[in-house]
Amino acid sequence: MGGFGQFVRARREKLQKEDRSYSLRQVAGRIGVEPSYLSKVEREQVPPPSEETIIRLATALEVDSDVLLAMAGKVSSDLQEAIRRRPRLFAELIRELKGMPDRAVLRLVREVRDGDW
Amino acid sequence: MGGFGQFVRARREKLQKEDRSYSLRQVAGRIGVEPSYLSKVEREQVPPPSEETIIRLATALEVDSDVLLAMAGKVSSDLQEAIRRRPRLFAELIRELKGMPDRAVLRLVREVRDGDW
DNA sequence: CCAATTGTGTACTATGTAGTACACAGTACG
DNA sequence: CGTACTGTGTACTACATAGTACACAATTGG
Repeated sequence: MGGFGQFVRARREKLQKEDRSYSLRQVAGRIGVEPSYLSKVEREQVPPPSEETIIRLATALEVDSDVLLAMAGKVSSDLQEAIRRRPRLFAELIRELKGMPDRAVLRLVREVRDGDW
Repeated sequence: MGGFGQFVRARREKLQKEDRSYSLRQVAGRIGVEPSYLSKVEREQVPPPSEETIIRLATALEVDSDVLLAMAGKVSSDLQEAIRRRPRLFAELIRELKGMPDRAVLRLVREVRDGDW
């Protein structure tokens, strides 16, 4: 389902069609890992990389890093830290929201962002 | 700062004063770990236990498991899963809230909980 | 054609995680 | 008093994480 590796490969190959510098080797070089490793990651022969590597990969492929982390089964450490600082508050909020539809959460996000509440 | 081990020891010793069954050995027995391990955990000679063990410990010591997990530098996996399912939405919400005072977050929690929004 | 580049296979490694197993010395109390 | 329980020290283990290093065959492009 998740398909972290498949997603990365598809995204990279899409970019590669327009720009030859998106070869596996060159992307690996930019994000600072060995080509053989990125190859295995894309074919899901190994689990997804560390958070840091995923973020560099997201940047290189111009995708949202929170989304890519989620595909890898991870949550950004800065979000985790925010929760850890006020565990009861955030735990209750998130558990309350997790049963609600997207549009309800979105409305809340907007309310908070616009500050008109 | 964190003091996960110190907190656990303090909490256990407090309970132990009123109830001798809160000895390190007996608590270790109840949560299913070796006494020597719990001893090391309390003295912070080893990192905090796994999420599962922390939750059993929280139950045994009657403390909030989200709080105890937070002290261990962790976030409950069910919260993480909720975030992973809608990464953009939750990421934005949490990042927005992390700069706000407790009372603002609390107000939001209440609004959502009471459903009068 | 051949030189460079591409993706991949195999082998190996260092560090972290999450404990167990057991012996030991001190203390408590019936 | 001794026995049963207390906390702790030492040694060891299995598995996961997060990669590196290097050789190889296939493909591509000037």
